[in-house]
Amino acid sequence: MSQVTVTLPDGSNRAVPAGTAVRDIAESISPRLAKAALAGIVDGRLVDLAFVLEQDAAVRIVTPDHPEALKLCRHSAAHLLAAAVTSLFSGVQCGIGPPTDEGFFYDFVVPRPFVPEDLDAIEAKMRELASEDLVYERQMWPREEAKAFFAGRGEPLKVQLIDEKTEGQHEVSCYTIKDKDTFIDFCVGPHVPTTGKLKAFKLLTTSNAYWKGDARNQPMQRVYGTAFLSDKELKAYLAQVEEAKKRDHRKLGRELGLFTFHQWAPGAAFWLDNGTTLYNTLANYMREVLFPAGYVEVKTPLVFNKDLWETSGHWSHYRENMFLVESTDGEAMGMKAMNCPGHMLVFGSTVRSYRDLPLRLHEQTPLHRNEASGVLSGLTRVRQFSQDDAHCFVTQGQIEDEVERLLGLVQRVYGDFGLSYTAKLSTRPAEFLGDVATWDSAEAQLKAALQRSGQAYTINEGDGAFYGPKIDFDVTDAIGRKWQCATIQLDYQMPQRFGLKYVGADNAEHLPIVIHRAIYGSFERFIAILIEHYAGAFPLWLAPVQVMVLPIADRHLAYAASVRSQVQAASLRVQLDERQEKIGYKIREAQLQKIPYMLVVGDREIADATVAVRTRKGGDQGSKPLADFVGAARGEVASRAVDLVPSHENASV
RNA sequence: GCCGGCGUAGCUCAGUGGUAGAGCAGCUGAUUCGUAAUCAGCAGGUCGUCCGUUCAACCCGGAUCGCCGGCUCCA
Repeated sequence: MSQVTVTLPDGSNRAVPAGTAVRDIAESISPRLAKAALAGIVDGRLVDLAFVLEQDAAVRIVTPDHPEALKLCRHSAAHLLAAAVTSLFSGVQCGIGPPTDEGFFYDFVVPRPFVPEDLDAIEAKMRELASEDLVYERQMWPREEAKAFFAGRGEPLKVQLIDEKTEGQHEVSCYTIKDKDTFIDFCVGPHVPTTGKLKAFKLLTTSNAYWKGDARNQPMQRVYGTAFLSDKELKAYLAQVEEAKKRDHRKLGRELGLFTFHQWAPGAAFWLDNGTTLYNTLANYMREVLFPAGYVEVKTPLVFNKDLWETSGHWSHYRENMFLVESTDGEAMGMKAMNCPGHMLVFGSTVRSYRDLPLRLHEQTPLHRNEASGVLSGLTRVRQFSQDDAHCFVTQGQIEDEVERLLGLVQRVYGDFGLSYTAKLSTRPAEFLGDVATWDSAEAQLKAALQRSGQAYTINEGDGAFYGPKIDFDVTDAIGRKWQCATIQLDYQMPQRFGLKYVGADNAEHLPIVIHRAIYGSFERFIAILIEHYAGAFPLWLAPVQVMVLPIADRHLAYAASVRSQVQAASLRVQLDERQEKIGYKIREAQLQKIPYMLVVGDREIADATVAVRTRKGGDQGSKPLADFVGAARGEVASRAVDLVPSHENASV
């Protein structure tokens, strides 16, 4: 029998007979390794433990601590799910069942939609199959035979998949889970060796999906689940989900009196007093950032004649997302869904010189988008919102500098909120307007700006808008979730559509380029992110109520009122709790409202002209002169100190 | 928009084919208190809305609105 040489990760070689399985290599290294083994990597390719070595190869054994292991186990869990579903229900067709970032799902065509009780039954069946430690076996089927098999079993979707994915192949790869009813699925694998390796999994939810994600196709039922390599990790994940629930901005928004919704204004928030304070604080902060950076603020109309939207191109491409209204003359009007067309008119309202550029127009007025009812969700997806929008009109040669300035702004703003972020550059898509040379130049300038500012970025090839390349930013919140917020988009088309021009140094007319840019994205969505990021415990500079004065008894009211006035005079947002309640009760309420500072005042404080400072985070800090407190608090506001609630702490109480 | 689930007091939730409850919040009174809930009393809902079945509907059926989870889309 011929021998093959196996090279292990430590560089050592060993000769084994050709036909040796990866599993046997693991066994020969150590029984413990064999027991932990989930798969192998042969010459860089992930394979089953049953994979047979026919030639010299570099072999690595994949154990649970390998980066590929998680995906592998989730993929196998998806198969286990499909096996359970086909065993429990008749007339089921399987679609696809991939691993995802958070777990896995599998789509099925079923006679009736799943209900929550079905999930329990399916999960129980999965546990049963897992406990039987059934083998995942890879089988190579002749292609036509496989197609005939799936066709005969009433699974046309699988036949379609085989047709699309294995054109020109003679054999296709299938996996079985041999139960009393053998489950067979078309799949390239690899998989864990047996179902017994899957211990830490949980089904989460069912939902509707469509074959290939296209609503014109057959509706299917999707079952979501998650799986981990250890119970500990699964528990940690579920705890993380719980933590996210506690931080849910919809819940905190109500509890903290920030905003509310009413069914008569779906997708439009009512900002309550506390929320309005927060909103305004963010709006003014943005002005504070943008004005020194050379921006001017404008306000443009909310309703425009259809001609505006026809000129911008939105009438033909975006009309179904706009709220349309009619004037008394029967004139068709549309509520603005974005500011750019209005800003084009501002630019064109007077003669512009190259000396005026860059011209940076900032606007915070509300926008309306008639979003599909099913997509509305809290503050993250609404029909009325405002952006921290701006359009920078620049010359072709100013792009790089302007983008570099923008990158600096993004860094500064996210830094002030304690948010980390990543950037991605999206380049020319397959369908684009304009000429390639202009695109290349624009992309080169964006890259140069990114490099000059030291901003790390990834490239999304071909993901740019049809009118220009862009840089998008994802922020990561305190519990690790990513949100797309800021964007910087180059646009050559809009200025052209509006016939914009500026007079150059050469006394000739030139076309300006516009940079659409936003840092928050929208106030609504950004506030939602901040609420969840801070778990409702806003840093002092953002807290709607910064200080609560708590008198111990009625006789302390006058002193408390004087404390309040002095704190108020220092431009801090302060309230006085003058209810006839015990101090513990008032403290509890202020604590639940996540108010950063409580000032307790009683006989001792009156005698010493002090306040007893209590922080929401650290409890009683002892007494100090009011002026000392005010000075420190003002300093904390000015520095915009960030005070994050760690994700492992109970965020709600 | 599509699929599924849900809609009972301000909030969190019980509940039954014979016109509804609890806790918290609210109000009133008493209590004047030192760092996360003082006590007592009172009040509060045409059970999302409309239509139907029924002697009788919060409960059954249909429609509609909204919310939630997904799909698609997106700031």
